[in-house]
Amino acid sequence: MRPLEDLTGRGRGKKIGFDQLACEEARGFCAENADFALRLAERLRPKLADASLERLFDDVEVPLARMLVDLELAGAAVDTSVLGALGRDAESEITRLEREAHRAAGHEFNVNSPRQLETILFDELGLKPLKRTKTSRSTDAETLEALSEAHELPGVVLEIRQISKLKGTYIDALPALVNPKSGRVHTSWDQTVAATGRLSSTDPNLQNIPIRTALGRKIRAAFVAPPGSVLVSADYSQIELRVLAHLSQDPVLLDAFRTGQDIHQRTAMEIFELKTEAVEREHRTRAKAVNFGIIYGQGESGLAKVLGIARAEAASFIAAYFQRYQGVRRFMNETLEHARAGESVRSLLGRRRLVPAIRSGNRAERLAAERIAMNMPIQGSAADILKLAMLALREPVTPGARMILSVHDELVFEVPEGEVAEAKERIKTAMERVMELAVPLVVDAGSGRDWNAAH
DNA sequence: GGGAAAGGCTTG
DNA sequence: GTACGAGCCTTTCCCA
Repeated sequence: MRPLEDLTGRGRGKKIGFDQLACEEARGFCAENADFALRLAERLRPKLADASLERLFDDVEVPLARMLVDLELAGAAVDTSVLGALGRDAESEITRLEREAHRAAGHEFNVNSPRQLETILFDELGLKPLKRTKTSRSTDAETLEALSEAHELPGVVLEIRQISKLKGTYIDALPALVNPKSGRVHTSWDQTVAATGRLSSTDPNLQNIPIRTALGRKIRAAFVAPPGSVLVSADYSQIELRVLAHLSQDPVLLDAFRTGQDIHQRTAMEIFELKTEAVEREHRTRAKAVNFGIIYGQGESGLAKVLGIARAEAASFIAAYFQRYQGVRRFMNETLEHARAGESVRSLLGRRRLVPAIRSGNRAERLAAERIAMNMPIQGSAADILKLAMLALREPVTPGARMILSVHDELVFEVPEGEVAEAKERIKTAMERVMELAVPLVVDAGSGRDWNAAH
């Protein structure tokens, strides 16, 4: 099929809208798409049936596709004056920091160029490279962090990178994507790219709007509610670990969620053998990393790297975890055996992922496949749940409310000011009841004039 | 000048 | 050589 970009062009400034095409061109493109879709449907429908995927397709994905059209048309309101002010501040801050960087380096250079930075750090200043990329010595954030002990430059570059990343990707880019007629950004949702069943979002990607840093939160605050409305954000609490509790039926995990415990605190108690009051922040931080690692199919080296500890120490954490969470160990082993037998792994709604590399003779490839196999049922089932929640909330929860965004474990709505309390309650209840697991699903809902305030 | 690769960084 | 799933930015390199 002809890519749409062949007709519309691509890239900033040159791309035209579909509505700008000559009618004959648009007609040809649409006809070709419809023809291919029909012919594919005839061939693929029997395969769906063979794989027991017809219910997932007919009852979830197709209705969701119609709903995503509504989301795309609705769009999200962006206050470009907020971004304009942030852009001017960021501009002058970058200019100031660049002068700093040039002075620290001893001459001018392009701070955005990893190549040039590599030469300056490792050849001119004589700093020690920490790791390699495919073709060079790495200058990534982790490296610069470590090098900042030894020299002034790496820290300055880190600051510049942080600001210019946010400026380039969000502050400068978003206003250009605002539709002049609606005054809003209209992302494209894709149901067919993420292998686990998650949605993805492009042009702009609204699933990676910053939140971590102060500047990031200011950018997020540029996503606003229209006058008279507020944004309501509702997100699942620890959905992936709850899914794991359900899939594995692990008694400790089940107990933790049934009794409403802080899951990272509980894991800290289990693997470090501590009483509640003995758990310190550092214990919890490490336990949290272990919990994330479990979801990702962690290895010893991966955990050691994240926590900055010796491999042997990480190994003992993992051993302690599986000692305490034997149901999780059993579930992971069964999932691996299943995949090794040549079967696909599946989410709760039956979505499948094949992992043929699990029988690879290449160790790295095989281990990567094992991580994929262990993670897919967890991430995939969480994606199933969010999709069911979207469908459950297809009709407005209050007369003037409408859904505008979906971000993996979070749904965002525009709600008229007078309907907020009722909308929050209905959204929360609907999301929590969408599927009955062995542990409760818990949803936190917030509201505010902008996305940062609501989250 | 365009496209792809590389390096890097944002998010859940 | 190392954690799962994504998308987008700038620079660099190569080719027509």
